[in-house]
Amino acid sequence: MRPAGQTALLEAARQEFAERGFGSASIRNIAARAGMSLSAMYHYYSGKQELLHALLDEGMDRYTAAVAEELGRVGDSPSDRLSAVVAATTRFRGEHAMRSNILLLEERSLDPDRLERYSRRQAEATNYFRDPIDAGVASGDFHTPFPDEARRGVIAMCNAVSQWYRADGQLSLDALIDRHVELALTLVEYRPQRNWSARG
Amino acid sequence: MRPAGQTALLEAARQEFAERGFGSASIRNIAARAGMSLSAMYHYYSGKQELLHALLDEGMDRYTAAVAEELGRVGDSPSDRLSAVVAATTRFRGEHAMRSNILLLEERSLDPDRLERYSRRQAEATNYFRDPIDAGVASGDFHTPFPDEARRGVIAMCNAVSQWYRADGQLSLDALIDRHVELALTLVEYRPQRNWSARG
Amino acid sequence: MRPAGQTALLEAARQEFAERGFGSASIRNIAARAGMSLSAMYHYYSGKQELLHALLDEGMDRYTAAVAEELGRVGDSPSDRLSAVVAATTRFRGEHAMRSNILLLEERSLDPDRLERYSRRQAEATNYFRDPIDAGVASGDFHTPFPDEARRGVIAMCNAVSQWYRADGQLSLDALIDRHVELALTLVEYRPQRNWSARG
Amino acid sequence: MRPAGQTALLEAARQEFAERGFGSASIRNIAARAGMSLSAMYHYYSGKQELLHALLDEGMDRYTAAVAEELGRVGDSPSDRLSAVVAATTRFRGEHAMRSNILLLEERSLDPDRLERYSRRQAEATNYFRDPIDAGVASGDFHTPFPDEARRGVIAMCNAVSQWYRADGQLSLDALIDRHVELALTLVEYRPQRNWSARG
DNA sequence: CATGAATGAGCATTCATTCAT
DNA sequence: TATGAATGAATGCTCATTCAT
Repeated sequence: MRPAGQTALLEAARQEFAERGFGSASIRNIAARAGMSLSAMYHYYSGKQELLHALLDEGMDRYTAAVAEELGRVGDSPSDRLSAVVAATTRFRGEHAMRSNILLLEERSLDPDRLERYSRRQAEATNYFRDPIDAGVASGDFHTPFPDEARRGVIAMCNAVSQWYRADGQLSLDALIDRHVELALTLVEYRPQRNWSARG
Repeated sequence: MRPAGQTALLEAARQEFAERGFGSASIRNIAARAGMSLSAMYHYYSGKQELLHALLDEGMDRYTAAVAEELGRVGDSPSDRLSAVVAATTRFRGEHAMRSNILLLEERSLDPDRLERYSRRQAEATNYFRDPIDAGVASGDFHTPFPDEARRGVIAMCNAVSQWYRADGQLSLDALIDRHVELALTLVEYRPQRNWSARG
Repeated sequence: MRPAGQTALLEAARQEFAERGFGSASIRNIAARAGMSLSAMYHYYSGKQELLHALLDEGMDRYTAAVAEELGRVGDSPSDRLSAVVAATTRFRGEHAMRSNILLLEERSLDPDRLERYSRRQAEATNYFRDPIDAGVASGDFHTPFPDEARRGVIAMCNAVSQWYRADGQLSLDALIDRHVELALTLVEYRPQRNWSARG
Repeated sequence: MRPAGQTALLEAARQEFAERGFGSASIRNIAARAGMSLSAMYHYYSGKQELLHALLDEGMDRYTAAVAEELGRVGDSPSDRLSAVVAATTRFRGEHAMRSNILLLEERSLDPDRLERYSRRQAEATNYFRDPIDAGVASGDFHTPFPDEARRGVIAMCNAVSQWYRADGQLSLDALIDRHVELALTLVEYRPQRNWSARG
């Protein structure tokens, strides 16, 4: 378990970074929001950069956990796996908009060392999409002639959610997820192979 | 024609904002990059915000001009128009990555007044995509059941280009544009209607 | 005649100095208020200090003229002359509050050279009060044992008008003048000498 | 007790404001005079305005304390009370010329919020003069037909001390105080009532 | 663990003024 | 006369960070 102070600090930093961007954020405000002294903050994190890095790490932890959980629920078919990843990503972007925006926008504010560490994790996350798409193309389930660009397109579509989706709008998140799954499958040109055995 | 000083200033600000983000950018650096004194900068622009606003405006000017030009080259059919918009947008994001990143990422750094002015322009730009897609759905050329989400998906795919595309990579921008056009048409489920009469 | 530009400039400077004080006043605002360019302003006055000095001089011109005029209307008796000076000063402070406040408060903002020139004029103005009071004491009309302090008291009473008097208040300026004259005569302990000849 | 840093800061600010006026004063100079860094200054006071406000408050504290003490020494009669207030005020203006000048001249430099708070205190201070004068008029001890203007005159006379009095001049402060008391009583036309019964 | 004091560099901005035209 | 461009210093203030306690 993380100490309560740390949690409050991360939440405060998340808000501050999300609202103003890393560069304009002030660690004084963050400490104040978290209800602690500036020095107390330095006790937990060694500086602004460390705070950002912790935030990105924590966000990435949660995201990968969410995707892994969803993947655990479905079978091995490329379409199922792609659907699960799209669903999990869309849901995460919608439910954790602040977290997601920081993940997506503030990466560039990391100093070189931390950026390197973080970029590796991010590259791995890309594989959540790459693996099923490449597998689907290989298996003949997906007929897109441009798997790389399709992958980027699907990812971009999902990621954008955290910038425009509002929970109080007309479209429920569940409905949006369904549509994103369908659109993703459309984009990769999923056409299930007809055969005698199983699954239609 | 804009005075030379202003142009240099905008270019310098573009670099600085793109590299560090608005919040972390220093107007001292900007002035230095533009080869002028801090006070000279204030002679042209009334402050950091004004510089950002000018940059966003100028970027939007160029983008809309690029789209308009491309649209001028094609016919009225929804598929042609959507293709033109996708092509123009993809090209712009690829050729003007810095400009685009600022347009896409730094909007939030505008103060409320300037944001309002700018948001109106941005909303209009969305119509470049909305109009042909809605028209295509109405005419029966596009069969997507989710035109709104498809539109967001296409836009996101195009916009993402400025974040990942490198001119020195393996894929030429022209090739990418072709693929994006195909992917966009796939996403909206474009299926040309067959009929006896000629189609323009 | 002063050129129109100069007049507008002085009026603008008067407002600016009166509202914010010399130190906080900005010559940019002054030029803007006067509807002229910064450079045009420098054409008339060589700087902020010069502007202040011109303002003090102009104010002093008007004040001495007002006192002289009032003195011209009355006889030679100390009480008449003191009354005239008190009346003229009170009126001037009430009618030209901005002018007066600058005269009274911004003297210290003058640089040493200009201060010396101005202080001489101010010392002379003090004599408007000193002369009749000393004369009245000498003649036996005024019985105050403390002519110097009484003089300072009368001057302070008159000067204060520009800080508290509001034309739209309950007391008319004419009424206030009458009262100030009476109070001044009370303070110097004016008791007209009874004698066989003339004036009661 | 105030920390030593704060005291030094107030003293430095007092000098700087008194010499140059609030607008021309530089917080850098103030910090330097107080022998501390600019940031240390901000640790104690949140800005230039706060410094001014603290100064005005502190000055007002001391003034009211001085008047209260003097009032505690005398009886209830209007003449005694007015004399005490005049004496205390004259002494304060003479002994604390810098403090007084700031109190009297820099009020206008306060921002609206702080001005409101301060103005309330200042209005109360006026009552030190108003109360005995009105009481004296009511009781028949003072015969002035213009108690309001007389009050303003007395206050102005006392306040002016901080602008002209020099401790190294010919007149001792104690002598000046005696004269001011006499002049004030003269101005309100104090004539003690003769009666058979004793008066407390 | 936690704090308040302190630092020095840096921030965006405004200043009064000068100068070439 | 009159102007817009340009300057360099100074403004009030905030920054992330350190340190003694």
